[in-house]
Amino acid sequence: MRIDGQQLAALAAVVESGSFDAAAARLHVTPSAVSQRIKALEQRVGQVLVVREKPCVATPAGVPLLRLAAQTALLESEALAEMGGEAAPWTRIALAVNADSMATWFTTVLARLPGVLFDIHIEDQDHSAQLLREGVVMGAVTTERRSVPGCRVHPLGAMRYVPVATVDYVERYLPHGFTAAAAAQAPSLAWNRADALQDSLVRKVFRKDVGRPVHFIPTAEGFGAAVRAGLGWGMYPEELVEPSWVPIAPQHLDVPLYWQCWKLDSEMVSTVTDTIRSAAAGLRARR
DNA sequence: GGCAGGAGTACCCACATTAC
DNA sequence: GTAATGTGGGTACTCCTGCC
Repeated sequence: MRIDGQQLAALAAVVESGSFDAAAARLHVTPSAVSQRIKALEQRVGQVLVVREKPCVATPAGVPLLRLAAQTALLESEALAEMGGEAAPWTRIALAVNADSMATWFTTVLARLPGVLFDIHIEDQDHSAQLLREGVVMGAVTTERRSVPGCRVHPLGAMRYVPVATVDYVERYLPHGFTAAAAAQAPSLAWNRADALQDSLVRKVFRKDVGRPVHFIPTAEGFGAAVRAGLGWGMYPEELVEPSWVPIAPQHLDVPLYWQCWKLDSEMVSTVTDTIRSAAAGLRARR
């Protein structure tokens, strides 16, 4: 079965822009033409590919075609560049990165890829996998080692997290040390309800779960500000710990990171992969 | 064959009207 | 005063027809 490139582009435009009208404007055709391309593609594959709602979203059958559309667009631009044809002076690449990597080692990646316009998505691992499946991003720095279909996985090393708080916080809540009784009363921080780093540290220290009050702070800046304000203790990337903070326990956690990217014979994918692996060389070796 | 343009249809939303 | 219902306008998509 052959898939028409223009029909693929129409599918991608509809899902990315959220409506047939916006997709038509983007592709410089009428909404009627977009509707006909989508319908023809759906008839060709025998499945509904777009849920007609606000905004339009891809059906599960449409997801692999979206990824194919993104990969086709990348290969097309590389081929044009190789021919010395109408290649754009800038190449836009979309990546998903977890927030702590973005705040630390990943910044060097941005400086090592000239001629690239970045579209960075700060996402948790679940959403990163979804963006990869849909072809929204060409690669993701994630804590998930299981590969997304159609993607390769490269281990990058591990980020070390340490449990920290301010001196005032420790004097107020942990004057006799980080005991189980004190931990049950001392407020801690977490990004959100899925953030298990603090729970993991507690289990590592006490060999059991300890219920405790938790503040949910869902941004990197807010999390740091909350530690700084003495709101609670939290697991923080070792290299971002401020001099005035103190560890509340000697234990730490090493979180392995992985680079997942399209399994594609593309110079851009290879270049980005090499750059990211090089930038991640400073991470701790996985044990 | 593919596209544009017009007509038809469905849906949503805001507002007005009516009943209780 | 409040809830239910009706109405009109706007938006979005599909289908049909004619043109290139």
